[in-house]
Amino acid sequence: MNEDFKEILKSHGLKVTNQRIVVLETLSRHKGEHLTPEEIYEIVKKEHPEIGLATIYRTIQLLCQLDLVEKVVLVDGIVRYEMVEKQKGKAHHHHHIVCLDCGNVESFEDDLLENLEDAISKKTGFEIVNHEVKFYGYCNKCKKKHIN
Amino acid sequence: MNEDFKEILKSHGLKVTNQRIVVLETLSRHKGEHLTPEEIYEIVKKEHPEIGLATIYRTIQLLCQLDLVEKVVLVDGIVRYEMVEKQKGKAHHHHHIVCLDCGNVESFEDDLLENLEDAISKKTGFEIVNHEVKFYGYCNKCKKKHIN
DNA sequence: CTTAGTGCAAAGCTTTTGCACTGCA
DNA sequence: TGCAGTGCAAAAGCTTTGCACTAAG
Repeated sequence: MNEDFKEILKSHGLKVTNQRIVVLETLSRHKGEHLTPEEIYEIVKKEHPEIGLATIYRTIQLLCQLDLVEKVVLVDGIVRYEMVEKQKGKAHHHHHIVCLDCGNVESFEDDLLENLEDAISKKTGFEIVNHEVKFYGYCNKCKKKHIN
Repeated sequence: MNEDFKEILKSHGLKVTNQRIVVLETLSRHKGEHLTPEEIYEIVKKEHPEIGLATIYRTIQLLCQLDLVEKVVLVDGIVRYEMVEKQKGKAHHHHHIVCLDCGNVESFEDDLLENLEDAISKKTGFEIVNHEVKFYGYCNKCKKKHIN
């Protein structure tokens, strides 16, 4: 997958730098997690203290444009990023469940809304290209202490 | 509705100030729109130049807590607010369609996902209390110029 | 009167940017 | 070697906060 990444960079006329590999590998090692730029920076810093925060920002933006990483913004307004996991070359559709107490974000797969897009497209005149669904609630751990 | 608002404030032990009324009325006059704090401030300033931006921030937070106003955060990370429109005392469920070109945000009503909550609750163990759906695409105006 | 609420300016965050330097191609 | 990419620090948003002042109850 490292080789794939290098090819993707080259095919876009971009340079293969150690910083880019390190950031992608870091996100890759945290699949399923939703990390803030600061968190990514802290993780990267442990092994590569020379890499600056600005590079983290520039690199995750790049990875988003290359569709390798997805930006996730919840109602709290905090920006997080997660590795896009691809199956047979195509990214699967997934959505998020957010714990309102501890902030834990989990993903689940669902394609139930694909057909909805058509209906809404007709109703509104929008040409719909994507959708995102978020559920908010309390996770197993937190729902016990959340009694009100 | 102005009187209702005063009652709501009083019942929460909050003071009825002119600033709070002005902000709510401003949002009320822009039902269906999704305004940033800055935009709200600019509108308010025209008639009430003495009201400061900090008060706008404090007031919209308050209105959110009182469930009179809803915070909307899109993938662009920009925070917007909209008036909550209530029917028969209960806020109806609505979601957003966002134009990726001009940024226009429209709302549409839909309760199709209510039953989904149960299924996902069982699957994940989360106690789900809310959900939000966003569709991204191109609006009527923009889809014509978006040919690629 | 009392103290919640306000206005202003300063501070705090997160993110972006300018610029000299580095290192990939 | 040439120029994209990087590191650092400064700047640029956006939002919150401290404090003296104002006004609601």
